Amino acid sequence: MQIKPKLNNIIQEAFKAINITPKTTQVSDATKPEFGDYQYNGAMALAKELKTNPREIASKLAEQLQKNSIFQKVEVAGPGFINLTLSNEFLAKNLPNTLNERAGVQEKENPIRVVVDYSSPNMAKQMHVGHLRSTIIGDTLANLFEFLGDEVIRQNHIGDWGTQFGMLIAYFEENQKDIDAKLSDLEEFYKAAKKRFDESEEFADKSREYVVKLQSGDEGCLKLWSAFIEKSLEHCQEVYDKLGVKLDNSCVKSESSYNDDLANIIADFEAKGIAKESQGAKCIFFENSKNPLIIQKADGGFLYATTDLAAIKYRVKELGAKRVCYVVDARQSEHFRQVFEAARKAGYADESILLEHIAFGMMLDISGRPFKTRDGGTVKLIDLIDEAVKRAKEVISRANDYSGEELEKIAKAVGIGSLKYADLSINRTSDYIFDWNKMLSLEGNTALYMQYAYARINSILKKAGGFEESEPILSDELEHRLALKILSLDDTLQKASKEAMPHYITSYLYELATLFMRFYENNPILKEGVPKNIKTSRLNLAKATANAIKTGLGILGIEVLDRI
RNA sequence: GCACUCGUAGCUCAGCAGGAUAGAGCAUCCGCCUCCUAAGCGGAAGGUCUCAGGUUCGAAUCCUGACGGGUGCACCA
Repeated sequence: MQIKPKLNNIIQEAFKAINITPKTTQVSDATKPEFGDYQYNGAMALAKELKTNPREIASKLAEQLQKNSIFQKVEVAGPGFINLTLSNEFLAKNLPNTLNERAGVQEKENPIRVVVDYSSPNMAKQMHVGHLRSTIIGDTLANLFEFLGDEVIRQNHIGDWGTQFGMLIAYFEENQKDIDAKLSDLEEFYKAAKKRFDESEEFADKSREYVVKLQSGDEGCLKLWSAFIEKSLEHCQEVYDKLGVKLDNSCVKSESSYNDDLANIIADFEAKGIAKESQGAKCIFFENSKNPLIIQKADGGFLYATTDLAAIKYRVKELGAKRVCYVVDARQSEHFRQVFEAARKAGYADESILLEHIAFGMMLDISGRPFKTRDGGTVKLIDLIDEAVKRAKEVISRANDYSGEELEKIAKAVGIGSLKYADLSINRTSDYIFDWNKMLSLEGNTALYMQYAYARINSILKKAGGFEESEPILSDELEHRLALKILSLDDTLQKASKEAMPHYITSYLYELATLFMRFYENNPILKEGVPKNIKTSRLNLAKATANAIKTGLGILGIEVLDRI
């Protein structure tokens, strides 16, 4: 359930009762536990506007709020803060609702269609660390939107139409062999082709010729090209499967698929008077930026921007998307600002359509430089994933003895989970420093902490052997706070969805798990001497916590384990 | 040069539609397993929120400027 909107309504009603119409009635989380659960700070600003005493307004408002049984305590503090504490009855009454598959999270009444564009690998090369953030953040957002009820279309905008394909075809022609053998290591093949391209002018010319041939539909070229793509997609799929990312061939919507519409786009922009010719190229100029967006080169070739415009048109008009999220690194901010503005000008997306660049920072090594291999090359994503699992295996076997099969399973969940969590727990807009030790440390705010909390709860529930689902008895502050936290999952997910910020979810989960651990230390569940009703109550709290953790981690694409 | 973005504890990061004594984790120090998983819990210490102005009853948060880092800047994607 969503608590904050409910509180906002209650405050609005209370204002009505005292004949004041405030601009906003947003409650916020209490800054400290002593202040209660939530606080409303609007009285100060309001007093200024109405030229009265803030404490007076706050007192009057508090008086009204007190009448509502949702609150255990309403307190006016300092210059006019209103501190709100929810009643245990309210929390207890709602807690059983979280014992279902959705952990008590409401499904949207008015779902919209959302396109999430993420991962977007280049088909000529293997995926590298640069693709990690887009893939993970995008998948999480898609999961999140979907969970909240939106109709999500995951799109993998693969780069399959660039000039690099001419190079690959040319190189293949030179070294004609069995295509499978040649492409078994695509990276090597690409490097070899690139080397030839840089060394030989003749080869470079030939490559360019092949691009033209390819793009004009030469059958032989197309056949080779699709073989490259197919092979390349197999590599990508291997990565997605290992990561547990929900992308597959049905999500692929390639650059080349927009090819037939590109000429129309140019014509349309020209007809609408939005595009102008400048130095031979077709450009769109903007008032607040000196750089134009080039949509057609002087030689007639189309560009990235052209494809992006066609993609917007397709996503809005054909797919009916109301929100389109581009999970692409922050360096392309200006590009997307321009593309979005151009799309608006052309009427491809009206103001009601949300076009969002979900920008993220770079992945850096411990010394703050771009993440590279020891010899300075790019780190292949598949290697990074395997390394994470390998290291997780070492770390967990140090702490415990596992059978071979169990070790594999746990290492995979912990390794992949940690890799994802390390990324998702940081505000996506900033660059982040990737540190193996920090990521796989067994302490603190890591995936393992949540997985551990979940496994512990699971162990208790298993030992208890079943219990009656009922309203818990919230007997102390810890239980009160735990119950409140469990019930705030919905508010957290709403906020994370609205702002497309996965790290709100990780913060929530960490707070939840921490509260549980404290509860667990202080409030015995199965130990001797615990009265039956208390035991049942605590089992309910434990189960609800496990549910919230599982749901939250599920959205992040992180597996839970029954036992660690 | 222009634009965007960032600067918070020794390190890595939260907090930023203004609100009370600025929060975590790691690292450091001190405690807690005859007791539901110690991969845990409790505690200590650690900050003039880069600097200087401004707006405000109130600024880490908003505005201006400086300094410092990163990124992007016409026919790559």
